[in-house]
Amino acid sequence: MAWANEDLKAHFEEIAELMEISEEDRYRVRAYQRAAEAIGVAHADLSTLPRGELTSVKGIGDSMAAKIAQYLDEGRIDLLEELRTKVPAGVRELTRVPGLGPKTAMMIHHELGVDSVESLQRAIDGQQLRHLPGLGAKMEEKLRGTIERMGAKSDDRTPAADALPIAEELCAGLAELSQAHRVAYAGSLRRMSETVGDIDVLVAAADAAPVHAALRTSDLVRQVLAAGQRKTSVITARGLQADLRVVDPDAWGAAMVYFTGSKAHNIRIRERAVRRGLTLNEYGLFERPAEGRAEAEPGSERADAEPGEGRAAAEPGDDRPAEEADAGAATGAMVASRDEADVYAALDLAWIAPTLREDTGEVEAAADGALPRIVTEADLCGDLHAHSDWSGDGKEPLESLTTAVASRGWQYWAVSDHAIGLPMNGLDAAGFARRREALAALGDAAGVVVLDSVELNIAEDGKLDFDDDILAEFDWCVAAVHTLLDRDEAAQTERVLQAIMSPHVNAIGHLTGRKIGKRPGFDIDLEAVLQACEETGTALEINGSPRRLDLREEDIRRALDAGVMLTIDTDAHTLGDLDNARWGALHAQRAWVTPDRVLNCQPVETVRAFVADKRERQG
DNA sequence: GCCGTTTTCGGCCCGACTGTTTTCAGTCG
Repeated sequence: MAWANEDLKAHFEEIAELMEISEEDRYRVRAYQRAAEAIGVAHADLSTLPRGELTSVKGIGDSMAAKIAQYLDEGRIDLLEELRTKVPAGVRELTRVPGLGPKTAMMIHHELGVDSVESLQRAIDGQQLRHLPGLGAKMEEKLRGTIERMGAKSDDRTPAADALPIAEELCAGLAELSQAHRVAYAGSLRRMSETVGDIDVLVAAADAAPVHAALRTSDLVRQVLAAGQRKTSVITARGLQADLRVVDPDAWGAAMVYFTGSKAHNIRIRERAVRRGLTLNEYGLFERPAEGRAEAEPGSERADAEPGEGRAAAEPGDDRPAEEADAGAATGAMVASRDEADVYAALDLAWIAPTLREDTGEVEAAADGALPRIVTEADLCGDLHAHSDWSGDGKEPLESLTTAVASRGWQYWAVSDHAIGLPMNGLDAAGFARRREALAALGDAAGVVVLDSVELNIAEDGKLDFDDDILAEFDWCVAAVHTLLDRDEAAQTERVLQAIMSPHVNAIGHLTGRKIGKRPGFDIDLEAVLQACEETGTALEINGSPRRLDLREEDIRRALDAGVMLTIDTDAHTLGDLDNARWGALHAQRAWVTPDRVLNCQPVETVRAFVADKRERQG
């Protein structure tokens, strides 16, 4: 049974986009955006949820529930069909061009008949845009450049693994400036999204101008997109956009909250601020002045300050000077700003880890003191999937890996070299026997337990590299699909289920075979896999390689719900790859994983008991 | 269209930058 949420989410997103293009009421548009987000992170498959419980999902009311029900019953949503006939095909595509929003896209279509990026390009070449109201030659040139950049890449998201070194390089350069008190990257990279749209860099400095100037003229920058007093946007030499904000050191905490996001999280906590008679922006948390102009009397009743009144006063029609109307940061007394924790505390919230800031219930949990104690890299006691130079693609000897593991404070690691199923790489049974002798010779000099392990290949028919009698000699077995990734869902599910049934397979490695930004991973019936894992006592791996991060976040949530044990593994092939433990833990945090659900956050005795338990159950 | 540590109705986050304007709309995050 297919998981319906992804399709539903896409449909609600399309409704929201088409409504926005149709200039529907913006709050209605946002309701659909929020519904799409809520569906995307829902733990339950909405197609299996009793219809009456749909509205128990936050952001889903009666109207949304009816549309979900119609989709599940009929495979269509009337509202969406209607919108599709109203909004010309192609206009939605136009709004994908950065800098081109719904209003302009619709106008260009209406005036020039433009209905695709290609026809937009022709209109720009023909200098037709500059004659339209509100547009000019500069806009034409800007759009031309944007379309060129779009054409170079099929996807405008960059794997975080590629963005991080660029962000660190930018930060290191800015940190050298004498004016820079603090430098950090924020945004989706700090939240550890698996892909990022841009890099957000925050600098604390009393004098912003030299910092902005330094970025504009940096060797790392190819093109300056926007240059203001507070904000600079550039395209880096490696093609990724970076945004720089410079703030006063006293505003560091509020700025980090604002710049880390997510947008949905920011909106949630800003709404919370408004309900408390406060206003939150990147400069701090402030008291909201009554009547939108006079300063609040200290200790005055906040209840009589109408929420939104200050904002309404700045709408068109307001006759006050602009600088007074939009100087929100200067109107009320400062409540908090210096550190992130101060800002959250002033909103009666515990500090929320960046990886949780997606408006998926973390604000409510922080208010209730119910935030989970999420797993960190420091909780890991060992690694249950790493390669030595005994098999073809591992680069490092057992000795140096063991020393490195010891220096990280880990108690154990599983040397999981490939076997004969991968002929280019793997060891045969005799090879593993020789490796076993080497392991014995290694002893426990470093105080680390080295588990005798193998990464088995799951063949097309679900068979493993060795028979049970050979498998029984290993301390720990990871099994994974490495070949024939193009098989259909039924076939992939069946072969993985076969592997799970083996009494000697203790974990399934990188379940879907995805490579972020390169290949999506094959389809598999996750429900069936989870059920089999739970019944047999088999763990699922969270592969910490930043190229993989496989399981996906939503799959981890479902594994937690199904009661399946997880591992967080480095899949290291080099010493440096051991740092993947950090990526794996941060990725797991996004799914709210706690240490008790991660096998390698437990002592080695627990790992051995996990192995023994399965052999007893399945043997 | 959703929702309530004020509310079942009346609200709904906030600011920066650009290009085209002479006071602002559109877009973005």
